[in-house]
Amino acid sequence: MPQELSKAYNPKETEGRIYQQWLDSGYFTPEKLPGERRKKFVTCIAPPNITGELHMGHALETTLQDIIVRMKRMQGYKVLWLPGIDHAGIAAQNVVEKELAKEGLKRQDLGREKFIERVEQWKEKYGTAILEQSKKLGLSVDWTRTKYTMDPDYQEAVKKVFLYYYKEKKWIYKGERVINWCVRCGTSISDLEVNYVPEKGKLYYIKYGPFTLATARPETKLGDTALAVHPNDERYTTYVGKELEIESVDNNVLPEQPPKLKKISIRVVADEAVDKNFGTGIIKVTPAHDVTDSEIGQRHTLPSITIVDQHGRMNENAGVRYQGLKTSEARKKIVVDLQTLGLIEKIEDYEHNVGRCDRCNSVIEPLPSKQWFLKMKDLAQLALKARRDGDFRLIPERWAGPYDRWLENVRDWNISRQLWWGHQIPIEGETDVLDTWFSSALWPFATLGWPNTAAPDFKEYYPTNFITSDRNILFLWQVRMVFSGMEFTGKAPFKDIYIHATVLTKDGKRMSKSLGTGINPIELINKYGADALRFGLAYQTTDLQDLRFGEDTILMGKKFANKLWNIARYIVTRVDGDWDRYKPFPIDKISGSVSFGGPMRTTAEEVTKHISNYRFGEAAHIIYDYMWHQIADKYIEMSKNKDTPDEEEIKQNLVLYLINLLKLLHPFMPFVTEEIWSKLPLENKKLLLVEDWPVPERA
RNA sequence: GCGCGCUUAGCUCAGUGGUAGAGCACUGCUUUUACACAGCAGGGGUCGUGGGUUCAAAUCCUACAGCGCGCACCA
Repeated sequence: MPQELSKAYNPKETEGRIYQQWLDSGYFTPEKLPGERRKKFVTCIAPPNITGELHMGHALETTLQDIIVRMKRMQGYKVLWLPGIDHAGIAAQNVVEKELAKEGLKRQDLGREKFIERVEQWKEKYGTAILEQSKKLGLSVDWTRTKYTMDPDYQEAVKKVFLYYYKEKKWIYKGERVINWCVRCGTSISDLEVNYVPEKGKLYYIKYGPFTLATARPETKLGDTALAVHPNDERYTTYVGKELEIESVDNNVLPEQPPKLKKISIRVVADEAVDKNFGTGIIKVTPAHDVTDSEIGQRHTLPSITIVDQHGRMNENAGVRYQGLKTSEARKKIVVDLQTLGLIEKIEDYEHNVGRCDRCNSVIEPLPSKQWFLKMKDLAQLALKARRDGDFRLIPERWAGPYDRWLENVRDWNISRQLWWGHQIPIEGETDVLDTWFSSALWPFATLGWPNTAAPDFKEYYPTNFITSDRNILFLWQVRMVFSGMEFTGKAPFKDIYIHATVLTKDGKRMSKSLGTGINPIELINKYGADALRFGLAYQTTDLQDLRFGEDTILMGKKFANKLWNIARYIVTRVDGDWDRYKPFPIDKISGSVSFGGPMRTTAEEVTKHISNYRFGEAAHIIYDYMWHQIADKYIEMSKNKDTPDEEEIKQNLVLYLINLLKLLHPFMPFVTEEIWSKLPLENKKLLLVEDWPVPERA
């Protein structure tokens, strides 16, 4: 006799208990799966940063991943889904610094060792919270293999990779370059970590001898070492190559004195980088404080004069008049001086983009700094070739264009950071750490035991089948995993990269905790249940780039779970025991379904196909419509008819409908399906988690 | 400047050549022992705009507009 089922499905009462059953079964660990499993299916979680709690993007991403993983497990694959967390270098350091600031402390007050202890405490707290939240979502990851990018063996892998690039390939070098410097974080950051945001400023037209030229940063005038024009600009051909003697401001006059003129001499060079049509078609070249100018400087062997230091203040090269001022203060001062001296022709309002730090939003100062770089030329070619050869697929395909373009234009990667939190650069006497993405790039193989290529996991589970993430880290992460995998293992680390939609608010805004526009997935689980959240997210998933999140759809998911629950209640009562004689029947034995359109088998095949092709929304729509409008509204209603022709056939169909529905829905709604399954009057049943999928992989 | 995505019911969105769909919201009826987290019935859209292809276009082509995103520039 079946146990009594309550009238409404109660996720709160069910979910924790069911998850514990799965854990107890050990089936999240591939070696413990029942039966013989020849085919393997492997994927890694995109390790969340230890900086905070899970957000809707994670919920979507991991739900979709779990849908695939659960289907593959039921299809008889030996499935490994490897979980973990990322130490998140600069991001983690910044959140801990913010915590310290509340106590009125800076990291320097603690010293390096104590500070790192604080970060580790933070990691314990939030790392654990993230893993607990993953359980609430129902993720079927192998907890026995949880990895952390700061695990000792992972650190070894990072070290090995660095030294290989450095010593064997000679692709890592230390050099002085103009890099993006964050004054607040006190570190260099990569091009990908700079956000350019439009800001209202001024454009200053300054007289340089016979010319007038426009600049938004007049204070950098003190570091000018040339003027540049376009080679084809006929207005200036006579000047090219000449050394001009012009009047400028005397920076050695004390600040409190009135400004004075002085003569300086400056070269005019011709360079393609100059736009003839902007301003007066002539630019000042400040090789030390602008990346483009630095490149012009190299092409024409111009001297480079650093005038801004790492604190964002003018240094001694700026002269006594300006030394010690912040760049913004120096700008005001020099503008007044130039105006007094009659060297400013006009000032216009001007909106331009200002680079800001991705992590702390401070203005970025481009300045020359000694940093470690990884040569990208050969690695970029490897990553390009891997994609073009079809070693892996990008889904949706439209990301192939941006992927290629980025690699074709990529500059050498600045991999050193002047932070305390991260992987130490493994060179004697170096105090810098590595860019956090340097270690993330190794994730698919370093988690499996590499560099020990004899490690059982590496041999058994590499390369993986797929990886999924948001579009925002395609270049930061996926691209770098591809070239790392190609270089160190000779294989693409995964067969598919699935780029899922970015979760936005209903108004199309970014979900952000600080803007107050974030939605906490755990709150939604408490309100509607994990199955409802999962089904609702899957239902809204298309291959579009954005997903405007609507809570209505989660409500729909809740109702859908409840509907399934009640379908089960009806069928259990209607058939009234003795199910085992129906269970051996295959899906095709559902005869009555034909007359109601959309037979069970076709539906199952379509759902299978769509999940396999990452068409989650499509799969969810099909199963929803079929269950609700065919099985419930039509077949079940018909089965209530007193003079039904063949009672035995009705019962058989109802049982088979339910069994197959539960299986098909399990990847989407694992808790409610497992709970119903556990209450069915069937003998010798396994957990639904490892039951057989209703139809073959390929119809 | 280059590229990508989107523009369908009040809201969020499915739908890629053949008489407009879902969820939520709304209206009316039904508490009939699976479910009121339900059932039945219903209202609501000239599918962004112009042009083209076709017997036939929301669906293909083209131009334009608006919104969003990425890359480059940002002197």
